[in-house]
Amino acid sequence: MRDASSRLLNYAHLSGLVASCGRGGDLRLGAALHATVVKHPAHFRLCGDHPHLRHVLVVWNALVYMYARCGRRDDAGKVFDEMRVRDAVSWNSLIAASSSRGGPAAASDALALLGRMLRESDRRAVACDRATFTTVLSVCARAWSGAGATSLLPACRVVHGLVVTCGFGAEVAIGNALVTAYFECGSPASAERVFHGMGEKNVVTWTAMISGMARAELYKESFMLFREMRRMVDANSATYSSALLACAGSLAAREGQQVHGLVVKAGFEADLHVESELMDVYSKCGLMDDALTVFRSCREPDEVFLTVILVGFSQNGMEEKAFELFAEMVGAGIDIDDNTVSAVLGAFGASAPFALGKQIHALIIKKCFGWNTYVCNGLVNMYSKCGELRESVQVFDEMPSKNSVSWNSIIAAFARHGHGLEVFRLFESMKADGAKPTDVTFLALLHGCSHVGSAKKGLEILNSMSSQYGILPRMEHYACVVDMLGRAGLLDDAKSFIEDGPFVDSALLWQALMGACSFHGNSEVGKHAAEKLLLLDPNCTAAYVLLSNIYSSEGRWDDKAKVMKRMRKMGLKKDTGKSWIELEKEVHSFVIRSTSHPESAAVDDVLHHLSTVASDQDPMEGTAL
DNA sequence: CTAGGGTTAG
Repeated sequence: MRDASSRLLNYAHLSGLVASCGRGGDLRLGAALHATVVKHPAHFRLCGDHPHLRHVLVVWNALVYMYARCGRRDDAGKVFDEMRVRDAVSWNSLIAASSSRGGPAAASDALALLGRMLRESDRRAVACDRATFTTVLSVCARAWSGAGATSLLPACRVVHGLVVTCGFGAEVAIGNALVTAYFECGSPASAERVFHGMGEKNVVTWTAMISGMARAELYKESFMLFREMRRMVDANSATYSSALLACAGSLAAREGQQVHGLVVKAGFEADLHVESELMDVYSKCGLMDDALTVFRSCREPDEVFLTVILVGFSQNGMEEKAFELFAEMVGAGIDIDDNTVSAVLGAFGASAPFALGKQIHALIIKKCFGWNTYVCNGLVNMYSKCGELRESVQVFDEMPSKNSVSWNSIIAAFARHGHGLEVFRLFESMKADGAKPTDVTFLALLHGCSHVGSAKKGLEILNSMSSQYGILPRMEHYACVVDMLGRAGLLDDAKSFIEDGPFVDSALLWQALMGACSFHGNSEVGKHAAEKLLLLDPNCTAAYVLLSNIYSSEGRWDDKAKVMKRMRKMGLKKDTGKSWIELEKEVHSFVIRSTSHPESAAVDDVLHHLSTVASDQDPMEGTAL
């Protein structure tokens, strides 16, 4: 052990270690190994006369790769610049590092490097290989981030041209990368053209097409490709996952079940990707029993899988289940991430367990998820739904970056709490902040108008939607307007708004009007609305109930009985209204005239006692305060 | 080179 080098790992060990730091994202260890290289320049000099030049080059390439994988474009570039000898792997690793630039900048960086590589290859004989092109294309594909998607299309076309020029036009892997990149850049047509031009296609090719079409919401195409593919090559779990993505997107329950059958037959039912996608299909289609069967059959759920079922619960009216499962997961120490937290926050609404909400917020702070916009938006909503407007505002003010949903959420929060004027101030701030109003923004604004009773302002808003903001109002917006007119007591105006409008299916609107009529006790318009609604939707329980209420208030008991009979004939039952209160982390719910609560006798005693006290002279007498 | 998840209105 005379010199330092004999204590060192050998070249092969070192490059392997550096590369694995890259794969694992261990920048600390990777940089420490880099320091070792720097400290022993004699051993790592990249010169033609070095006895182990090949091995030394591999070490340097590994360093570039390591920095690239750790998201350090600049450090990768510095290492690369110091290298006197380079090969295709050096270039490819540096190109891969461009993706950390993010957005369109990543693509232009990768293109610039590719250009440099092509120019220098004439002199130094470093030729591009197939990895060069798949790397550039995957950078272009990943650089996509919503808005900049179309601007990357030219970059893809340039690379496509170079692929052909450089003689890689027949490579399957490169064709696959082109297909993927074109889909990501928002051009399914170009992807399809590449696909049809490919002489050789493998599972990856087909899967890229199936998932690309599904993501582009071209579900028919996706299904057709899946069917066609099964005659050509064997599907793998990625293929099934992609086919299920199309089922989930198009709410195709039957197709989902069929693919489920194929999944079982092919033996992929224990694949987490497939299982998560299956649950997603079932819960989006409202088949929670089937989703739960998949859920229970899963042996090793991960955080994605759990996020899917949480969303399924909250979108199918099983919010309590979502809270329960989330608490169980956290209690069991299962890994959760920011997506899981956003999902559970989305369950707040129908019920709003404030104590749990605060605990989740604490967890978010502990886990450092506060940088995530989805998470913060979820908190804003959670607090406002729990009745804590101030907390909601505080989260909103302190969140690191806001998007349209953030603004929609805070506007809705103020609308929900009846602060109509604040709603419009926030709308102005939203625009000043550069956030684009969306259709939901206008729902929240109209909701705000209802609360201040400003029907005029509301109608202005409705008109400005399409004329100023280019957003077409949906039925929900019109329903909001009817609700607004109705709340303001302008029931006849609301009625003519519906009847004069060009609405194809106005059920939602009559329902809104009906609600307003029962609030104002206007039986005239109310009856009209209910009858209109029953014509459009004979299964609408609420319409029968309203009619029957109107008849009883008028003492027309025969008519009331007729309505109730009509309702029963349709096989309908009135929903029971419940009230609930949360005590000591437990939700107690009560139904009128029901003794279903285990302690209803004790509750009755206390109520009886309180009403006795209330009728006494001094209302405070006898209370233990 | 291909596959899974999150927030907003009612």
